[in-house]
Amino acid sequence: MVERNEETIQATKTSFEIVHTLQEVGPARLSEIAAELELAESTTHRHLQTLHDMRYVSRDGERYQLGLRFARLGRAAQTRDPAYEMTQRHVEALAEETGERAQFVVEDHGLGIYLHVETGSQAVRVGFGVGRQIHLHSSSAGKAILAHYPRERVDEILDQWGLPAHAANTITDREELYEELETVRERGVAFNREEHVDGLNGTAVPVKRDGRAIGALAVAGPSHRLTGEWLDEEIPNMMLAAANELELNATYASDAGSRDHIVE
Amino acid sequence: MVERNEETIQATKTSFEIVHTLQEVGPARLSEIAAELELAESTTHRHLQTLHDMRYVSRDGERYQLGLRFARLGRAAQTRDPAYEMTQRHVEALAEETGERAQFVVEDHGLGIYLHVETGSQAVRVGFGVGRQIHLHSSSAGKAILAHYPRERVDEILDQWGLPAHAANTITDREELYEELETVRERGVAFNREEHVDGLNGTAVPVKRDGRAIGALAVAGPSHRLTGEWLDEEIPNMMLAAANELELNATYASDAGSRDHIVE
DNA sequence: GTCATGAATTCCGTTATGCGGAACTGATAA
DNA sequence: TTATCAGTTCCGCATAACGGAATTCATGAC
Repeated sequence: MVERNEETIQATKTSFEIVHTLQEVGPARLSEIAAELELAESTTHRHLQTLHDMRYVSRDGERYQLGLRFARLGRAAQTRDPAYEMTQRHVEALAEETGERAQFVVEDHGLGIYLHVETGSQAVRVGFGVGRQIHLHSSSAGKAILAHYPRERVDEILDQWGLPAHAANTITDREELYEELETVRERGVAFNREEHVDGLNGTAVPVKRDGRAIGALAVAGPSHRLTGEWLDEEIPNMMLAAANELELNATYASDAGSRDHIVE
Repeated sequence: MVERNEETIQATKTSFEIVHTLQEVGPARLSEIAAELELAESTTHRHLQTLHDMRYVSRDGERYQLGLRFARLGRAAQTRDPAYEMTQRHVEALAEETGERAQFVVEDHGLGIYLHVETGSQAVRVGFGVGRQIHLHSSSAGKAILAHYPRERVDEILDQWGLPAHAANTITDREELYEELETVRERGVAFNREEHVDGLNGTAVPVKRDGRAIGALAVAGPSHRLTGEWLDEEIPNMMLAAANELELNATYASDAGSRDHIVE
């Protein structure tokens, strides 16, 4: 009689949906959030009060917004693997040497997440794009990662997210992608020729540990600038050197770091 | 009969406690988390499943860990006010000029949160300390902020967090702190002489907007190096110049930024 | 091969608890 | 004064979150 469908907790989902709404729209009033999510105001109030009590949400008069406690959580996620931290200086160096945007991307839940982003020019604001999520099939970093995953895992990911077209050249056919990944595996380098955004090219190499890709280093820029030998050879060589150095530090030494009076 | 005590949601609290546990201990098994929080394994399982479904938790075989979705949330929190972003280059410049650790700290829920941290020497790993939470009464940045808050708000914060001693010189007396804040307000500069950690000095200036402190710029370092004119005059002058420049940009222009194919 | 162990997952009855509607409060303005 | 609007509190109900028990699954000992 009673449908025992999903084994998940509704209240938790609702709370995170509220958090997500705050992430999307910025400071908002209770009534706006309730309307947005089609919840009763009393319910919304209870969730916001709970989140506020735990310091995951702040309020300024009538407006609620994300609590800065998420900054800590975000850092913890970003450094959950010591190897993630070691890539930062390589990303900086790549941005410096190429003058283009350099990135370090890892896979989580079948999506690519930008963990480090640096731009060659100083004009662009720092840290912009960190945490951003992209599909793996349409980016050089994503293809570099997928190329070194077992086929079953690749299929799982494609089943989950599909192969939506983002630009004219996006690979939207599964077989075609398999072939592309084969090529990437052979060359050790992935390219993105206007597959993600029209007018934007990119190239990436995997960073491996124990034979498994833990992420990818990538460089992206306007297709008129990223072309020829520069795109095909020179940039990949810089990235390969960086990836190689990272992989040699096989131990990826981790240190706990000192902690003084931290409030939890 | 039925006690209607706290108007908060238990399930949400439990879910966030699990997230917090993962932040603290890193990758963990279900049974470890259940034991740590004294929850039934079936309950823990349901929460983890829910969090995993929403991509806020990842699992690698038998171990659960924070999902990288928190990286995005953390960035969103860190940039919830456009003014927060504009301080980064000043923090970098201060670290460069002083050769010491420079920080930008804001208040949330009565605590100080480090939003930007840069060190003069390149040896130290980047971003370390971002998101960290400290008591306001025992740091130069905290005192710079409190000095420009109305008395009632200061009392609220002290009621909530007390004045715990962290080092030999920590101010633990309310009246004494009031006087100190008065001095800070007059001078426009706050000092921390081994009040937070023995052997560590610091100095800070508030960054104000519409007369209200939105945060503080701070420089900290070993007490033997941070002393005399250097600590009392020169560093504060650099910080004041930076704060002044920030405050002149009263508009704090915000731009939405382009978004390409972002997966939510 | 069987049996023991330990962890994760599923099942299930109970009842606490999360829910929305309604009532109430408080601020602002007409 | 009354009207309006947002936020908060109250309250009864039915659901869904809970923990204990049973089951599955993997691993290792003998």
